[in-house]
Amino acid sequence: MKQETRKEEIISTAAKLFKEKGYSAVTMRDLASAMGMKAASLYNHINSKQQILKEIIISLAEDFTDGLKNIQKSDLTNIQKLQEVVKLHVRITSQNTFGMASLNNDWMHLEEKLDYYLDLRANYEEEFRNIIQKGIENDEIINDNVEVILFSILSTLRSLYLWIPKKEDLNPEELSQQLSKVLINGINKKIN
Amino acid sequence: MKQETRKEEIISTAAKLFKEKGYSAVTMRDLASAMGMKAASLYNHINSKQQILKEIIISLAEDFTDGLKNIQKSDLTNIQKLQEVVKLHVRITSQNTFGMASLNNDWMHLEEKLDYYLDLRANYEEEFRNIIQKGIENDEIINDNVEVILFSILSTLRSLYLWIPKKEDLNPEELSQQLSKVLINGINKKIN
DNA sequence: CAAACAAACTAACAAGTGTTAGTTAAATTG
DNA sequence: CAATTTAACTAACACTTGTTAGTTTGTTTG
Repeated sequence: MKQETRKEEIISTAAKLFKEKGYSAVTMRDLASAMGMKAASLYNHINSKQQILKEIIISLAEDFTDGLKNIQKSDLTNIQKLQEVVKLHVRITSQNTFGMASLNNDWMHLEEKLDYYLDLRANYEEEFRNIIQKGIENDEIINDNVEVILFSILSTLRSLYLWIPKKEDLNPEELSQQLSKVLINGINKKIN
Repeated sequence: MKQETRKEEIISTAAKLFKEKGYSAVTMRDLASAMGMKAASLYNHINSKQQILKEIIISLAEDFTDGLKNIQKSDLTNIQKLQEVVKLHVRITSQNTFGMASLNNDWMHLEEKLDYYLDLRANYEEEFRNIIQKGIENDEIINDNVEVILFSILSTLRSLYLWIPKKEDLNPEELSQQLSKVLINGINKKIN
């Protein structure tokens, strides 16, 4: 019953094009052509090119914020929280790999919503850092450099949009589990 | 004695702008303005906007290819080779974080050199995969999914350009070591 | 010093940009 | 069925784009 409106079609088509060439390199005529219409007709459904980008990015950013907030509310161990964060990224990214490309690469073109986005992002990183920090204090996580840990996990999760489309044989569940294993336990066979 | 030519100045200024806004969003007038000259004057030193991008990306891509080839020639263990790859990324990225942004985000605008770049890239990933594969066969690396291991390490290394500029207190040596530790040994305190 | 060069400039172009106005035709609704 | 709405269209706009041509000026070189 849930049917994509014309506006939603335009936005998801735009996301696909934005992933291929980046926001700035995609013209309204490119987008119209991909939709099988003329550029001017797009404006029956959307207000501006800018707005399309905003709708793609902000809703995704809020999904992450909400997801992490829920994980924080739980009483899982910090390692378990990290596993849930991995699942969160895999789930959101699997559902919208195109949009995630814009989130990662085109956020700087958000203009009016830029500050809001940057707030969400800074907040997300802070919450993430907090899980790691608590994990160290609680003797669950090795006392390595927190920033290095944060960076390496987050970089991997943020790159999922590039990789998930190429490995569709792995379902989200399986992928989350294997990713968690590699990220948390490492790959070294020797026990030092 | 080694002095930047005007052309090199233009290219490194361009790289800086490309990192901030992406290749497509940077105009020749933006670049000229950042150089303190008029757009037309740029053409006394460079042939086209395209060529600037090409020079930024291709030389970096070749640095990686050469670096990995040298590591492969050595008779290190596979874990040690991975550590050397980490060093390679940290070194090249530290020297040119701006250029690395273009390499990661603007390669699709390479046009004539696109195929060459994609070859280098595919080759690099294949060599990288090979180290992991051999490491597993040789009982140095846990027999997890090779693709998951490859992806998580490479994602982290490819994102270094975003992170190194923000943490200039860590010198390259130290950073490489800590990164290797986290990527290879994981972060889990419990020995399962 | 004359000649050559390097590196800036102004002016201009053809093509492409996002967007608006006004129109038309088909589908939906009272 | 008349009235409204939806969703496409053509034409055009003001502006920006990368780039070229031709010129000027200061510096280097034979």
